[in-house]
Parts: sequence; C-alpha cells; structure tokens
Amino acid sequence: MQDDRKLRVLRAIIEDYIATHEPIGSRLLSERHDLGVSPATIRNDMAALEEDGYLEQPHTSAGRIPTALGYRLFVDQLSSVKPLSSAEQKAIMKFLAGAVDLDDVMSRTTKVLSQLTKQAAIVQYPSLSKTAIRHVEIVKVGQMRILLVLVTEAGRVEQRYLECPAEVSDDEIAQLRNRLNSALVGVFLSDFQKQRQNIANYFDDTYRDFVNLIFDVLIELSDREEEERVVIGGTANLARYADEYQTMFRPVLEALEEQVVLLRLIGEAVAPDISVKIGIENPTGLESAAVVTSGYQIGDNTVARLGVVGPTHMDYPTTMGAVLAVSSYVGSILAGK
Amino acid sequence: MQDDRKLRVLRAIIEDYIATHEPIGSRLLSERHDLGVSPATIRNDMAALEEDGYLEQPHTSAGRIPTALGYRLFVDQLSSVKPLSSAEQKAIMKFLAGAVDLDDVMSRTTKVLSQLTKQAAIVQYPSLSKTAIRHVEIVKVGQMRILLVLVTEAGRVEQRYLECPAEVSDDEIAQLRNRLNSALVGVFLSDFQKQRQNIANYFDDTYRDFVNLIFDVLIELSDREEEERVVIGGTANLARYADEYQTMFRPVLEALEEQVVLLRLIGEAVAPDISVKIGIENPTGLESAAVVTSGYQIGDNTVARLGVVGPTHMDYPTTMGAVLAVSSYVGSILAGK
DNA sequence: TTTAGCACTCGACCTACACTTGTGCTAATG
DNA sequence: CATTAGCACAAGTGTAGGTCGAGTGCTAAA
Repeated sequence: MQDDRKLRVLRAIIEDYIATHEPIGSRLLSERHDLGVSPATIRNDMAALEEDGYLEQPHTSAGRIPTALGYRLFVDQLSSVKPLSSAEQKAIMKFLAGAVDLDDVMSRTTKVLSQLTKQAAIVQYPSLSKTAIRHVEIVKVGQMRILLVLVTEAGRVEQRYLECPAEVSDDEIAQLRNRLNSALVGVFLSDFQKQRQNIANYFDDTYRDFVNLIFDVLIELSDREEEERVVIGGTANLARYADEYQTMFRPVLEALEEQVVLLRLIGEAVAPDISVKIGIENPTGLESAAVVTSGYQIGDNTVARLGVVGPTHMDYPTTMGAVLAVSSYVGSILAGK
Repeated sequence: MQDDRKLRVLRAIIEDYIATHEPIGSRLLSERHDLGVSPATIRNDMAALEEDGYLEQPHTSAGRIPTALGYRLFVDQLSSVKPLSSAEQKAIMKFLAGAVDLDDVMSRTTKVLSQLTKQAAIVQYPSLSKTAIRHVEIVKVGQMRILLVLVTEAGRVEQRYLECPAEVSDDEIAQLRNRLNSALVGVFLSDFQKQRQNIANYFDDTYRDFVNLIFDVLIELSDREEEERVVIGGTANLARYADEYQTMFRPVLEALEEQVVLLRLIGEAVAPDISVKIGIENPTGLESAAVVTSGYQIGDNTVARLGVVGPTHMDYPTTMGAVLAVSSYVGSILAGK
C-alpha cells in the first residue's frame, strides 16, 4: 500500500469535511477527487488511517470524519497557508488605517479578523513591557499625590497614582520629569528590571527615594498579569454551528469570557510565529475548539498575539492566511500611532 | 366577569410561564394557584385575555403564553421589584469594592450583573461629558506633537494627540498645564461648550491659538458618539435558551456586537430611572429580546446606564431588583476612585 | 355568572418499513 | 502483492399510520 496515496486520501477527506461538515464516504470521495483508484481501495486506506488514529467513524455505517490528530497532520504537512486576495488585503489595510487610537486599532482588528474568518477573534493589546517607552509623565495632583503616566511606542497609555514620600516642589517635578524621560525613553520595560541600578545612578541622591518609588511602580506595571489586555469579538459567529451547539459552542463561549483562560489560550510566550492548537492542546473549556494565533511585530519586536477561535473543522489554510495577514498589518499600523 | 380576576389569571400565567417556559393550560393553572374558580371559568378569562392581546396560543390545542403586551402589563401593574437578599447585597458590594481602576469596575460590574441575572449584561462607561474633570494633562511627545490626557472624577482617562500650531517650550507647557487645570478641574464637559468663551478669557493672548486647539479637542471628545463606551458580558448565558436558539439567540448576539445598536439600546437619554423594554420596543435585531436598564449616579449626577438583555420571558421582578441594586452600588464605588 | 360535560384539535411520541449510504470481507484479477 | 468487484450487513433518515394526552370551545345546567 502506498503511504503517499494514504496521505492524499486523508487530505481529500479533510478538505471535503471542511466544506460539507458531513462524514465522508469512500464513494463520494472517489467521485469528487481524482485519486485514480476505486472506492474499495480507498476504503482500505481509510481503515488504515483510522487504525493510525487520523480518522474516526461516528457510527458503524457512516463515512469517516477527521480526528484532532488528523487535523494536526493536515495542518503540519498536508496543507499550505492560503494568502488573501489583493483586494482583501487592500480593504483590510484601509480599514485598519482609519483607526484613531490604540483602542480603535484593537477593536477594528477584532472586527476584521472575525469577519474575515467568520469565527471568534481574540486580540491582545501590545505588551507594556515589550514595547519601547515613548514618554513618561509625572504630574502633581495633590499635596503629596502624583499621577504617573506611561506612554509606549504602540500608543498604549497606562496611569497610576502614587503617594510621594516627601513633599516635592513643582520645579523638582519638572526636573525629575526631564531626567526620567532622558533616562527611560526608548527603553523596554522588560529590560528595565536588569538595568534598574544603572539607570538609577543617573539620578541625584536627593531624588533617590522618589525615583525608587517610581521604579517600583514601573516594575509592578510590567509584572502584572493584567497588563496583558485582551479583546474578543465575533462570538456570534460561533453560533453558526447550531448543530454542535451544546457540545462545542456553549463551553467555548463561557471560556472566552474568562480573561485568564484567554491569556493562557493566546500563549504565554510571545513568539512571532503562527501557532495552531487543536482540541485537547487547548486549555480547559476549549478542548472542542481550534485556535489559530500569530504574534505581531512593532519594528522588530513581537509585542503581542492575535488570532481566532473556531471549530476544529475550520478551514485552516484560509484562516491561517487571514491571521497572518492581519497580524502583519496591525504591527505596521501601530508603529505609526 | 370580574376584571380583577382576569388580571390575577394573567399574572398567574406569566409567573408560571416564567418558571416553566411552557404553555400554560387552564387545568394546571387552577391546580397550582388558588384562584377559587374552576378551569372552565379560567378558560373564559383566558379567551378574553387573548382577545385583548395579552395572551396567545402556539397552536389550537395548547395552553397560552404571554405576548409582549402581556409582559408589558405585568411589569407595569402586576408585579413589583424583588429586592436582593442582604447576603447577595453584601457579596456584590465586596466584589465591586475590590476593583483597582475604572476598567476593572466596569468589567466586574458586567460580571456581577450577568451572573446575578443569568443573562447578558451591558454596562456603559461613565459619560465623559457628564462627569466632572479631575485633571487635564498636556505632554510634549515630539517637536510639535502634544499628548492631551483628560481624567474624570469617575477615573476615566481619555487621551488624544494633537499637532501644535507653533513650537512651545517646556516652560510654556508647564504654565499652560497649570492654567488649564485651574480653569477646568471640576467643570463638566457638558457645560464646557457654553462656558467656553468665559474660560478662554482666563488665558493670555499668546496661548490663544493653542488653547483654542485644545478646547476644540475637548468639545470633539464630548461630542463623539463613541465617547460612550459600552462593555458587554455574559453572552454565554443567552446560550441557555437552546430551544429558541435560531429565532432569538443568534440575532441578539449579533446585534450586541454592534456598538451602535448597543448605544441605542441602552437609551439615548441618560435618565436615572429603571426602564424595561420588551420585544419590538427595542431597536432592530433585538425585537425578540427584553432589555432592563437603569441609570447610575455619581453624587447627584446620572452619568451612564447599565442593564441586562434576556428573553422576553425573563423573571422581571428579580432582574429589575438586580439591576437596581447593582446600579446603586456602582455609583458609590466610582465616586471613591 | 359560574360550572360540568363533551366533542374536537393538534402536537408528541412510538412503531414499522423502505431507502440510502457506507462498511468489511472475500475472492478474483493484473 | 496491491487492487478491485461483489455482496452481506449495519445503521441513520424519512415517511406513514396510530395512539395518547393536554387543552380548547361550546352548550346546557346550576
């Protein structure tokens, strides 16, 4: 038996199943695809594929459907990413470019992704710690109260109130502001922790306490798990799969509402490459779904991830194309904000 | 025929239907409720109620279910708000008080509302224009580029970039910052438009252009429809109504993802009182749902609304109790942020 | 005005049966 | 030895018929 043909059969089955969402039998398969062999031969191959764990039968006398393992093989070896049409690319670019601020970029990205893939989209805000600092601002808002504002290259703004250890004059604030900026602009919060001592040496002893306080807040900001904000959208798309409603749709929707799960889902490590997780490879609650994510870059730095959540029988090549395309555009849009 | 009893019958039907979600027949009704009359009499009343448009029959030989008009009457005259238990009240308070910032308050509120009512929750951010300004910040982020940050009493932060008409020194920025704050802190953006001229007179002619630019942005911020941010949550709860899935759940989920619809939904006018909209009283896409909303206050000002979206056969008394309770707590939490 | 009685309606549910699709196995074939 | 044709068997789908139960409307009596 040719192993080569076996894989062609598997690919054909998955392609058909993705298109029809119905178990695929040997006869229909031989009719639709030009495999050059009779249904009987295909049946033998199918039996072997089932033996290997790539296919399964809903019941004895039905066609086969792919297993998670089958999809895995398909994604890894049998398919290639399907790029978007240039018309689509243009439309996306234009829509994203129309955003007025970071929030808007994120929500437009979610919208584009979910509409493009007809699935639920998840988009992570650019990581605070992995984007360079564009500006630091300190503002006196009371006798002893300071507002610290941090602006990153991606346009993300984070603010915190803090209590000064001692009273500081407006002049001192102004001086400190300048020093802070010359010391911190361009620095990545992720590097900051290591360089903290070096940077602290730039400052006069007089400010030492105050600067330390500020640095503590910066480190706290970069450590917080919540710093990784995530937006989701297009959950209504999951409702299209009415048949698999109770088994697949409901728990997924519930899981998506848990930020914690979302963060785990989108991947702890911020890696640049595309990732496809199928079925049980996903965290609790999403075992029945597939998740396609990709990192996106600002300049050369991967700052966060985005992707989609859908049924395991999604159209992987197209979805991967969409996720890749959007992730490359988002970065370039953000760089200009 | 007693009109009084007719209404009691209607109330009994709605209460039972809310509990069972199944058409209510005359026999079961007379068994479960002590109406003191026989099923035959109830049937007569039912026929009359159907005539009046408060009930309908799914098919000839089934029990009755309430119409939108029936629910309307029920909410307006036949029911009263059911307050939460004091244990629930405490738990909510405690959970909301644990929030660290405005975003957190909003997301916790959404969570509380949806869990309490087992329905989808919508919560509007405190209106920018209806909350007093706590602080205005201007930051130089480039030669001619300024970041304007606005912080309101509710802890809401909004920022915009703007291009200066002429180069300004750091000293000038600092001066301007102080003036802006003494002029604007405590002011409501909604009042600002009227007072703009008065306030502008506080500033030297030198800054006139720049100040005007800033004021333009402030007005634009308060005018934008998007200034009214809305968060939704608990959409998974809608999935509980699996039976009504295609007719009710799907379009509602889709509508909820459209910000514009959401804003219309939650009410154009920011009124303090509770509102219940049933069926066709709602905007497009939500004709099959019911929406219960209430305004919430910071101090004496109603700053936004919050509420829930669910099926028309929801438990109105309980839902209204929850919405009212949460709306009163949110205000007090926000006032302290 | 209320109630009991009764005929009628209609969906829910079950069974039987034909039909379709698909399988596994065996024996023949190139 | 891989491939194929043929055939018995399995199991879901759709249809038709029949029973059952809940509920109604109407009429006549209390």
